Amino acid sequence: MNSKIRVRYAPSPTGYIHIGNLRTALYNYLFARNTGGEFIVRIEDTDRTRYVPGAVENLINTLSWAGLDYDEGPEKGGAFAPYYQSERLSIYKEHADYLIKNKKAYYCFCTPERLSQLREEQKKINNDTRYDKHCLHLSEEEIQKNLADGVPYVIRLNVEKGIKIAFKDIVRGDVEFMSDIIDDQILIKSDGFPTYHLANIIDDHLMEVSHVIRGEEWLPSAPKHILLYQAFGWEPPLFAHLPLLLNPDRTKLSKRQGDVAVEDYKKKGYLKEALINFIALLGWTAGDDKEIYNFDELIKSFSLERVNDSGAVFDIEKLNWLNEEHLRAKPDSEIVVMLRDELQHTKYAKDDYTDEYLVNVIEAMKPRITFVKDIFEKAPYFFEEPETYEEASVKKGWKANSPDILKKFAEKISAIENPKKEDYEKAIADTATEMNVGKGNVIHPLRLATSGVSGGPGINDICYIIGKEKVEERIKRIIEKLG
RNA sequence: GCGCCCAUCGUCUAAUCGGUUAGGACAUCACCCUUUCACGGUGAAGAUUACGGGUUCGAGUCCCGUUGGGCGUGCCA
Repeated sequence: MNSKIRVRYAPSPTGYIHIGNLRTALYNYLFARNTGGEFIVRIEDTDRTRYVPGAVENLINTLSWAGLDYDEGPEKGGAFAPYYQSERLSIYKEHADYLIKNKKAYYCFCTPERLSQLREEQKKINNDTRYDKHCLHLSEEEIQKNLADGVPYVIRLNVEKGIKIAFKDIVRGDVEFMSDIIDDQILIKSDGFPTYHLANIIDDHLMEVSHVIRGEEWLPSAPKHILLYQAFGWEPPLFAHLPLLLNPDRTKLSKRQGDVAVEDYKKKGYLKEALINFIALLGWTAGDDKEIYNFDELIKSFSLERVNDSGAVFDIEKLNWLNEEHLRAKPDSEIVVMLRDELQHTKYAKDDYTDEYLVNVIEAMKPRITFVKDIFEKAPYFFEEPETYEEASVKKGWKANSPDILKKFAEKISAIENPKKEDYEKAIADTATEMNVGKGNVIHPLRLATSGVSGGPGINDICYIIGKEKVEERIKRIIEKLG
């Protein structure tokens, strides 16, 4: 084992980043940063049939959005370049040849047809579908002839039976497999590309990866990898198999039951702070009662030893709560930028608002929203006159004397230049006294007039934010409409 | 089928070397605050620690079994 801690995130460029994949990347990242180790990114693009153009760019963008900067990897390079497996083909070939020479692997000329037929037959017997080592027994002459004739071939690992493969997983403890259940894994495909199994162990070894931190779905192939390390005479890295992220029905998190792409959450308006905080806690805990973490705190407290070993259901409600918490913790200056961006996607895009105005709106709405964009939905009255008045509130709060009360209120504020919040408050109180009614008889109609709804920020805040002219206008308008 | 992994409130989880009224958070409900809605505060409800044995003075914690669930079983990763 290397003394230096080096971990890698090794995604396949098949499209979007799955949220579970982001968590794997995050744990690798946190572990590296916590221990002063190195975090590398390697692109596992050995399946040409699944390659999606633009996927790598998307991947890099998502990592960068999430704040997971890497020390070595695509675009950036590093001492162990290249970091695209498709550019390391000769390395894999060379190593596969070494295994052949040492009888650890062998050529297999079986056609896909024969293989599927074999599998069918085995299935009928006991579902144990394993290659029958047919080509292991080919003579040297036959092999050379096939090779010379250009017969398509793959290279398989020769797995001996009756061997116990044991290793210590950092999150799961001792794990044991018998080699009998392990197939003669294909190492090199007929197109000359390596399979994941071969490429990943060669690269991990060559890139001096010390800890392999990956999803639990890899646990069943771990013994294959150990066998490969042994075949090469290499010491395997340490393994940590992370618990899976689950749907509400406890199956592996999938697209059918909600959003799984990081991109989707970003689009919906989730803050990276909230998403990172949330997935960090899905399968890991520091052991105390702390729930809200910023990035640096996560780095400081993270440890692989405290990773949980059972799957975790992705609970959107808790994510929403964290988003609210992180939003409230965010400086207004940053939220303004986000709000302006969201503004572009609304019908108010062409309107002009000062930063000061938007900050006032944000201050008023911050405790009432989950996403920045909720502001437009929950408080459109900061951007346009109310079109209609909430029926239930009209029934409850709009009385016969409401027009007179609002007129009186309008008179009072018209006399004040640039009224402050306190001025509105006083005007409300004075109006109530003079009209000989409770303050509620002023507040509720006024709220209806200015916002059209019964909920929202304090009435003084609403009036102050939209300004005297708009308050007067809206009073006039509601009297016209409701009489 | 076979192999491996897993099992504490609905959900995420805590509980040194076995000794707690099994703790916290989200969600839910109630009250307080606010003449609104939220935020916030207080509190409630919610877990015979999947089940059954065993070891022990004592088990959520250790052992065995059962059940349930998940993952894997590709010339995918």
